[in-house]
Amino acid sequence: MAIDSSASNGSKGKSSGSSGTPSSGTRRARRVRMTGAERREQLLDIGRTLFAERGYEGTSVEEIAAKAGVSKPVVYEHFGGKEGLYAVVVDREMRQLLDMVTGALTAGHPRELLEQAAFALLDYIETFTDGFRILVRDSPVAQSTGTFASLISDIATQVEDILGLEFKARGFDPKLAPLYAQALVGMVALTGQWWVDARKPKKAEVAAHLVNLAWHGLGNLEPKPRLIGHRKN
Amino acid sequence: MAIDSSASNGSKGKSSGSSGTPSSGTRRARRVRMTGAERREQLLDIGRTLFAERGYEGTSVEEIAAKAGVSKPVVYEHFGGKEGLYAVVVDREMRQLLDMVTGALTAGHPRELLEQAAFALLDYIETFTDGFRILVRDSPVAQSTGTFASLISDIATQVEDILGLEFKARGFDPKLAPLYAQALVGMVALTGQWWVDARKPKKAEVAAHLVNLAWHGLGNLEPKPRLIGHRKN
DNA sequence: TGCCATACTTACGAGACCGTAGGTTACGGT
DNA sequence: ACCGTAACCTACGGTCTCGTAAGTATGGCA
Repeated sequence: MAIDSSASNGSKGKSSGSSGTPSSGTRRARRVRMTGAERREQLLDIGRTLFAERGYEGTSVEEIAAKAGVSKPVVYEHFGGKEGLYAVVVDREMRQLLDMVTGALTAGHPRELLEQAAFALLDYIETFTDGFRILVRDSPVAQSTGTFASLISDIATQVEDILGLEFKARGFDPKLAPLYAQALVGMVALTGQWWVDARKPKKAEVAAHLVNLAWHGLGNLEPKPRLIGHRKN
Repeated sequence: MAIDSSASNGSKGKSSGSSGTPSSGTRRARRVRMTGAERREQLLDIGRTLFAERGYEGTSVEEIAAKAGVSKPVVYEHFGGKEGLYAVVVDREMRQLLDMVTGALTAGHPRELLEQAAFALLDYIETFTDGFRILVRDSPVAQSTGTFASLISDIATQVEDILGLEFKARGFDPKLAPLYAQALVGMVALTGQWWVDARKPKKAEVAAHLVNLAWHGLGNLEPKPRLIGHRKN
């Protein structure tokens, strides 16, 4: 449910309510008076969901408030406005994704590194699907960095560095690192976006095939690729 | 309100019109009385531009009309509304892209086929940048096909078939064709999206590197890849 | 128990936008 | 020169949404 830790549980033992549906307790709360922090988290959850499915402009503050069982001014009290809420949602999501991906970039061998990164991204997509959808969608205002909307491209910038070093070590032109970085990220990102809807092969299998393609290329595909590192889930 | 996309060129040889670049020089026409067809084309051009840079919801009919030097009702006369205009723009763009890509899928050898497809997509991106941006952005209403917004994914479906045949011929599981199709399209699409802003390497070079990655994989990259087919531009 | 900060509400202003009703101007044929 | 038609305009209704002002309940604590 909640993404970060701070102030997740209410102090009152009272409010029973939300234990009904497993998918996010956020559902027509019975006029419960929450702590500031609690309400804040709830609004973030709801906002994330709505932004993911309707986009920024397609979501109204009133809708968010209604779904939380409160009125608009509460949202304004906490985030100062629609953009404020959106900013927090995006920021947390970016941080989460970056944590997971960069945390996976530890292995020495490039192939294993690729493997872990791909798996990490898929893992993020699976666990934080709504967040991923938001990052893939476009931002409210045109970004400073060019006209490129989707925030995923920012991730690619991170990959550039790693790839650049590797290229230099192998004697390739490091100026090409951005290109290959974009290609790799695009490969995994769009596949992930497709996989979100049709969860046909399991996560590890998808990762294995992606690595298969990225590492061996279409010319030398392995029929049944396996991940080197052994995953649990 | 005809939504179709026929009637491309005005009959009159008179007005300067949009014959030059496809991205059109449409700019603050000085209250010239145009033919229906002319005005229609102009509105389509302007609409494409605005939709590309502000998205569907971020663009107002009034803005489109103003930029064309006319008033709103003219737009409604031609397209019946905002969605009508958007529909025509998207339809034309999809058709254009599909024409170019499927037109490039003729070669026998898979690698050459890949090469041509990648080049064709980059070619489309370069020539019809605004259209590409629209296809990558999300549609006004949630599409019927899943929750996947970007229209580019429809292109991937085309690739599935070709890849499926090839897989069967090579003894791979054809059920994996969608996955690899998504990966390939994503690779080229995101790279293209990046390349739109930073046009650093030339188109042919980008294509060559993409083919390099897709065909040989990171494990066997060629230092200086070249396209097999010889391009002029 | 009474006080007071905090959580929360109703009501409304301002502006943007879509879409339409009905009237007006220019062009081309006769 | 006339007249019809196609192109185009002003003006407005209705809806939606952001954001704010001002007032009300609630729960802990002296």
